[in-house]
Amino acid sequence: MPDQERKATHEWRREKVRSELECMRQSQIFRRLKDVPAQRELRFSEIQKVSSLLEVWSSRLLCLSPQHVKVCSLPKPHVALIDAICHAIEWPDTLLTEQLILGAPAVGDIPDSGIFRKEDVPSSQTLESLDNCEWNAKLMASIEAEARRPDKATVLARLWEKTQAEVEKGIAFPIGSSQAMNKRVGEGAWRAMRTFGVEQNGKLRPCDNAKAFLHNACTFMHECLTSETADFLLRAAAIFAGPVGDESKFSFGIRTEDLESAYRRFPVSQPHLTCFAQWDPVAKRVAFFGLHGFNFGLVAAVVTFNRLAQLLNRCAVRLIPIVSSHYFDDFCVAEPGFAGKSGQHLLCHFMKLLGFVFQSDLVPVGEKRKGALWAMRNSFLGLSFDFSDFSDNRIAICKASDEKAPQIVGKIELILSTNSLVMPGGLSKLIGKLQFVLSWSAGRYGRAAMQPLYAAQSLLPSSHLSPEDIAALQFFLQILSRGCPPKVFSFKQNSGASLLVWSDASWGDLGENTTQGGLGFVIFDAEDSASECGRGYYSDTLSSHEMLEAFVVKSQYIGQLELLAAIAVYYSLPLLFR
DNA sequence: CATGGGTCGTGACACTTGCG
DNA sequence: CGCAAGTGTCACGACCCATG
Repeated sequence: MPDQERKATHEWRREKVRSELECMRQSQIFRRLKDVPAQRELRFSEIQKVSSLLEVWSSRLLCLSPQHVKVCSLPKPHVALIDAICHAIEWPDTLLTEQLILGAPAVGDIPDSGIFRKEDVPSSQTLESLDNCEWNAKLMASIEAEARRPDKATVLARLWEKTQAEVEKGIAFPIGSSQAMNKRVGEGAWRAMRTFGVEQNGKLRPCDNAKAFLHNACTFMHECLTSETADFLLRAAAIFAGPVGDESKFSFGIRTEDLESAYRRFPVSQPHLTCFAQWDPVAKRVAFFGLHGFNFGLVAAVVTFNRLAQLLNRCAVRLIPIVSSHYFDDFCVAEPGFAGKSGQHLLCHFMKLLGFVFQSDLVPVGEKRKGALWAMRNSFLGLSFDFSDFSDNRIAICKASDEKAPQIVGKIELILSTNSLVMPGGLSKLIGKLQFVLSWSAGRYGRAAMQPLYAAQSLLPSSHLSPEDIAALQFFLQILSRGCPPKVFSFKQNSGASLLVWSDASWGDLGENTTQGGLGFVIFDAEDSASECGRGYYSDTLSSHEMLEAFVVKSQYIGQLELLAAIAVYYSLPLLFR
């Protein structure tokens, strides 16, 4: 047998064995994944057994809670189970269980939980240095002053309504006047905040002003929040697409769950510092309220709540196990069709076991839930994801929610019709919206056309549109009138032949009053079909004078030439990049 | 009110280059 | 060698987005 032929045969066999092994591995993984729902049910029933054994301990531990925590109407956390899980998974946040029983600090030194990035944000004030009586008098005066303003009447009425709803739910409790506060905790021993409203998507969200009343200035944080990003869904899809391979068909879907009144769920240890005051439009006086949990507006609330959410999510991921993540109180399960339903289902029941009930209806194990369990199209963090072509083609489509497009189109039309960039909300608002809709979700689509808008921002107050402004705005108008531009992600394993590219430029003086720019690039194609060890491409050239004349006039051209060299790669070998 | 992420422009500073 | 101009890097602040 000639040498060449023998080599080829050997190569063919090796290839064959490799692909057989791959097939076997994939089918194994696939079969094991299909077993997931049954295995999960098994593990969950074990957790349930442990849970009921520990119930007696939880009620004993919760007897130790201070009064303000005891009277809260939210379901009580199963602290003994939580503690057992923390030990089992070696959770670093060792204070968590204790704080769920006794309350966590809302102001002052907030100990490092070890969950988030370590970073000190020192306090600028101390609680001891503040005269609470003086500040509470100020608080009364400012609320009374606001109540005299007729333009504030509707907001104050809406805020009052919101607080009443919280009182009815049993997560805030009325205290009454400032005299009642003094009687309750002692004069000068409490420090309240003033409630104000923030308009958010047409809804009014009550916040307590922890900045103005120095609660936040007195807070020392030792860690910095790290939260989930929208690409979680894509990473989750990739986890399954990789080992399962391109051939097996399986669908992929998402379901989100909300934990209601998030911050209020974590009890505080200093209820005398978390009370808030607002105008009572019915009785026409200042009214004080107490809280079991955290206020919106406290620095400490963010990290403290997220510590809890982080544990709830991570223990479900590790013990059941499921693929899920969370953004504050928004939990998101992202799994294949053959496993996703059980993941979703068990997350709800696991949370209920731990004492945290999701907003959606909860139905006993084994029974069918109302509505869609799990969907191939869903949104997370303001972006919509479509996995409906995942099974056939391993594709996911991501874009900003389509409701956003008409809103931006309207703004652009207004600018074009008035020929003016000066408008209500400002140009920066339009730029911000465009940035979100084009950059983050659509992979920096139309980035170049944003330049005139950035330039116009610092050019104000100019009331006329330049030809570039008009061209850019018309471009965005055309794009967005068809909805927000989508970005397509492919999860195919064997389509990712990669190329290595280097490009560079030079700029120098040749003497005799002439300067010259040079461009060059090298490309390496590791998976070139015709050669065994890959193929390299090389090119270099001097830039033409016509090209240099087209550049922006500067004393050095290196920056522009480097950019040109990068572009030249694509124009020189377009077929290679297909 | 708070957290995180992003973009841009600004100013301070360091380094490189051209010139005398 | 010093000076001036250009360029790059970094921190910062403004604004936007998401969320509570």
